[in-house]
Amino acid sequence: MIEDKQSYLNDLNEAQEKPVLKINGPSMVIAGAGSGKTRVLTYKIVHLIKNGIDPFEILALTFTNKAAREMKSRISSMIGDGESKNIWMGTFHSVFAKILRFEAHKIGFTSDFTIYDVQDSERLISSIIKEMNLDKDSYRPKTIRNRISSLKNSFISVNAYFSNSDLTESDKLSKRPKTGDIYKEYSDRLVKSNSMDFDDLLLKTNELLNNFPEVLAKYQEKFKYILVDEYQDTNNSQYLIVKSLADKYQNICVVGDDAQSIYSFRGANINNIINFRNDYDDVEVYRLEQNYRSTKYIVNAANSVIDNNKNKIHKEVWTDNEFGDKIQITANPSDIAEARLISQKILNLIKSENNYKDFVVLYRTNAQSRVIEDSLRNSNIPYKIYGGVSFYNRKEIKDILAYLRLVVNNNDEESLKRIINYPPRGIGQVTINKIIIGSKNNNLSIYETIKSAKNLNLGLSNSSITKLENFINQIEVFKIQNKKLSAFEITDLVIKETKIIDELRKDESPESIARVENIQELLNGIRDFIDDQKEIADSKNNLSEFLSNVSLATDFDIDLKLSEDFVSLMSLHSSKGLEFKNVFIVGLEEDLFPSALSYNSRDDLEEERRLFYVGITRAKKNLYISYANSRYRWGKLISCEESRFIDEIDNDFIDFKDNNDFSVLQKKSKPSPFIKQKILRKGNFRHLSSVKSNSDFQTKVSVGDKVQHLKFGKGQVIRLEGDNDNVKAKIKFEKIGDKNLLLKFAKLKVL
DNA sequence: CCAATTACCCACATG
DNA sequence: GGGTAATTGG
Ligand SMILES: Nc1ncnc2c1ncn2[C@@H]1O[C@H](COP(=O)(O)OP(=O)(O)OP(=O)(O)O)[C@@H](O)[C@H]1O
Repeated sequence: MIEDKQSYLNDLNEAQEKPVLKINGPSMVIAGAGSGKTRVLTYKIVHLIKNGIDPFEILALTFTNKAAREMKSRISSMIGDGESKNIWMGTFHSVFAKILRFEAHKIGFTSDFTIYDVQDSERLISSIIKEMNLDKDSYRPKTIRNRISSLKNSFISVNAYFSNSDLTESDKLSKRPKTGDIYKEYSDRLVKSNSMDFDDLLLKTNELLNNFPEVLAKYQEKFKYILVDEYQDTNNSQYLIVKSLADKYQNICVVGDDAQSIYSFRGANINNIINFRNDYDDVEVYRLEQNYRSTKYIVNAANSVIDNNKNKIHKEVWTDNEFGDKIQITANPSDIAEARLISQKILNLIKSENNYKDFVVLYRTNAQSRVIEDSLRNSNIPYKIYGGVSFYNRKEIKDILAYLRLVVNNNDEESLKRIINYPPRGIGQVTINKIIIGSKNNNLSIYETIKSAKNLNLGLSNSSITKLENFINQIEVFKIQNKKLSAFEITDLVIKETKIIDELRKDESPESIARVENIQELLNGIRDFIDDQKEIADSKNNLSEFLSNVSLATDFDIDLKLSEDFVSLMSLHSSKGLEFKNVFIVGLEEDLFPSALSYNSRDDLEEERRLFYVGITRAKKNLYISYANSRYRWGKLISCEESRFIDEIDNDFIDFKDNNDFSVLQKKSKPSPFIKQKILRKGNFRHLSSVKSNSDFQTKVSVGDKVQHLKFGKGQVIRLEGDNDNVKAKIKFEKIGDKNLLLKFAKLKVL
């Protein structure tokens, strides 16, 4: 025992060792960037277990599923698989979703409840707004969803909202007096749908713990030791959950860095960490200030930036690592030039000691990824985008998932509406509206209403009723099959029976082909999931479990083959907690980073600065910062100014290069980048995993050629005019007659 | 009811 | 420039 202790404590410095050794009582670790807080948490859990604490009694809450997975596998490499599996570890959302499924019946749900994502919520809110006949300009679904979400994150129920005059008044002032009514209807509809949104996973957990003392007692006993990572980004609901669970034993350890609090937009409250000392008795506070990740130049640059913030806990982050290279800052004529420069840099550096995996490109807004992508693709550099529209949010995937969700939970309103007429079965908006009205009048779920449509006198035609019955029968068959089949088999059956792939194959566009491939990828994902689950003895590898997993998954949770080598692209927010040898931060421009929306308040601007700090401190060796003097926005060229944040980096730590000099550009690369731009912007199928170029299509045809066009079908070329780039062809199509087409745009195949 | 066309948002970040 | 909701003509 003693020898074991020695061996793992050797990996820690003195400051890290102290919080690890503290077993009982409340403690807080304030850790600078790269100072090893993940390491402290990992070793602390190991230390707890080595000291006889049952892994079943440890609850560790992380910020991402990936962080939990990595920590778990690190722990199991230290103490073995058997014990580490029993730790409750995951994000707040995934851990409490599990608990809510156990306790669902207590709060009026079944254990098969569906988890609504942001899109589902927005669609539901949108239909509620329509049903209430509210003005669609003052009641924009997105705005309302955000408002409701932030209410829920502050643990304000519908009733609490109505009895708080500050809240109701402020919504009246912003010309949205019906916000509360929408909130109420939205909540009711979620319950009726046996569904919860992301915020409910926390809100309902609080309700459960508050209203059922025996449940609270049970989980207080269960989780005698609680650890929370990234505590600076917890919101009020999360704070309350931790507080009630830890209240009895007070064995709570929170870890965080106030300088990295960047999620206030989803309710995170930096005061949770700042006031932690006051929440428990005799809080032990530890500080970690030695950075092990980055070079001196990087650490110093980060410090000089964060120095500009007023609201912070004082820290002195330092490192023993080498000075390394100065930070390179580059000014570029355009976003396209900026992107090209990154490709060039990567191609240069990859020759030496780097893999593609050593590079990340970070940006403020997901929309910036497109230009970077185009450039990387053009240089044949493999890349992967994280965030934005994630795999499981793609239309074709959500369509399939909607069928599965409906099979598991008939009351899932949004899934039903999504697929009741996809693929088309002749059930239109009029029919659906009648059903919604019928479901309200009879207080039934939509599915139940359709099921008994014949007897309810909803004013539907006989042919409509037949179509509805066929739909219901199909779902009922799936339900019966689902009892016998695995998640993989039922999905396969759904895809075959609904003929969704046939529907997609109707047109042969690269988009559709990619969609079919994505569906195949989904099936592979389910297979992998089942394989993983097999290891867990009492798991039934059923559909419900898979769906729950999917709802809480992000791009980071999709299994990668270890051999894959690619450059990562992600938002600065997504990069929290990660590290890369070489980091590019792009778009350091006023109004973009810092965002124009942050100028109103010091708090918002300081959060932008923290975001920059997070970005800088992701880098181990090299940091490249760049901006463009012009940029495309909504297809229009706008001019941009250098970001104020660049001035805030101490001059001693930077190397500045101006890439605006046209002669330099020309020397570096021929043909001139300005000619290539046009071509680069074409053929963008961004959201699709497998990107096919336009090269399948012909730009050289001759008079008399028989050709096939994607939309217009077969035809014959009867005349050509114009030169090189702008050849126009007159084509006689069999179906629609003569058409003039520009060859560079037309998707033609010569037959 | 459906497919094609038009209009209108949008891009601040996420589990 | 791109996705989705609304509109229109068949
Ligand atoms: N005592 C140590 N000796 C050597 N390397 C260490 C030590 N502690 C941590 N490291 C290394 O420093 C790096 C940063 O550690 P870690 O990711 O735990 O930091 P962090 O505090 O979570 O960072 P951040 O808050 O910036 O995400 C890792 O590569 C880790 O392996």
